[in-house]
Amino acid sequence: MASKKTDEHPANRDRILKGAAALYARRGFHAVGMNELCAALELSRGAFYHYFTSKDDLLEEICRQYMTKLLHLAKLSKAEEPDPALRLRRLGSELISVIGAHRDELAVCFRETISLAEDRRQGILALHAAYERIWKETLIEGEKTGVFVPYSRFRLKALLGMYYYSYLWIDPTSTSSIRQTNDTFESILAAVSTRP
Amino acid sequence: MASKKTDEHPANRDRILKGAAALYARRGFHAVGMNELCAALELSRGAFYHYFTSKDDLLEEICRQYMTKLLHLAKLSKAEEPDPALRLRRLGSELISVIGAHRDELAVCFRETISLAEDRRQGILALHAAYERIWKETLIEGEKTGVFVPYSRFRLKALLGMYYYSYLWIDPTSTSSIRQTNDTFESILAAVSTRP
DNA sequence: CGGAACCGACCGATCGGTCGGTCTGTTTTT
DNA sequence: AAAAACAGACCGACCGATCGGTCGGTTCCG
Repeated sequence: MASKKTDEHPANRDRILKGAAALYARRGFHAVGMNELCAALELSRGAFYHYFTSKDDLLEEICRQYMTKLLHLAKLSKAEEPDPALRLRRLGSELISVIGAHRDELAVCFRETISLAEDRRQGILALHAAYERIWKETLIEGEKTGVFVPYSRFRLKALLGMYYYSYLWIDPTSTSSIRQTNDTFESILAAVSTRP
Repeated sequence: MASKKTDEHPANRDRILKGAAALYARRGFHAVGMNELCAALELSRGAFYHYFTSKDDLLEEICRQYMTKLLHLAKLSKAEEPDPALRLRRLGSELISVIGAHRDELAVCFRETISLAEDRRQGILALHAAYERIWKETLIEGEKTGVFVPYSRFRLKALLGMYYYSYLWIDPTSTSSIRQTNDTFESILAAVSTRP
């Protein structure tokens, strides 16, 4: 009796998104066929295509949903946190937090964007670029206010790589693992970007 | 007249390895079918299967060849460089150098190991683990001799992620890009691992 | 001649996707 | 209130295309 509209209508769609992300993260997008996907989710082929127009559509939605989430959080940080050093820390801890809560989906974002058809891919890459631009602007702002070392594209990529790679080894079920990762990364952030 | 055995016999095989790595790096292993691969290399299906027993065999050989190369270099560093700080720098610069010279192959190693059949995958993962163990032992040695900060698995993964991610943005045609990447990473290595 | 290199038509399996149809629950008409 | 009309959720047999892989045959060279 606990509702029909809010409990079941979007629930099945979200269930597919989540289950597909788990499968794709573990075995790769192209390696998981529709038969396997539907079987794992106890879904008929028809039921799947009732919710999504194509396999690519499903992948795009996973990527778009989480890249949008990341970008949204970054924009919020930019709007709310004027201090570059604090904002950088916030960008990092939010990224780790999303990876901790949705590792599979982020794995798909980071690893399977390449599997999207050209036009769909461009849209996701644009979101990704916008996200990284906020990191970049933060480093440049910090340089201008004198708290950060001069900006370098190489240093930015080094920091991003450190965060991005974590989806491959972090344990999302351990809050202490996530916390320690964040603490370690924060200290590296400071050691690398703060002026001596 | 410049030889037949050394110039042509392994040459075509190597040409396939190299061309396939380029294609797989750009579009993903499962996305490139045998028809496309053979067409791009101006090869008949039959000619390909004269050199490799299967598509998986080709992928495994790319991964094995370069993970072995990486591991070999790391073992050499370990044997030849007793000082942990210098050895760490050497491990890093060798990794960047290999990525600079064989970006596509390393991209396949890092991104497509997941596409291998289970048994083949295990072998590659073992090589990868052995490689990372040398980094780990170097950090631990440095801690024991007092030059490095106490060992932390999170810090190790942070450093490796920084290096691994570089295949996605580095420009292998620019020697100055490779040099600057290496310089930047070296300074981060020092800032993060050296005792204050 | 023997054998490595190579060719390309062909194979069964599987791919992503479609489509006619069923079932259930709600809304409208009488 | 009963009947008719409708709409969304879901089913699974089926489609053409393409997948990775095979094989009998040909070419070429030592």
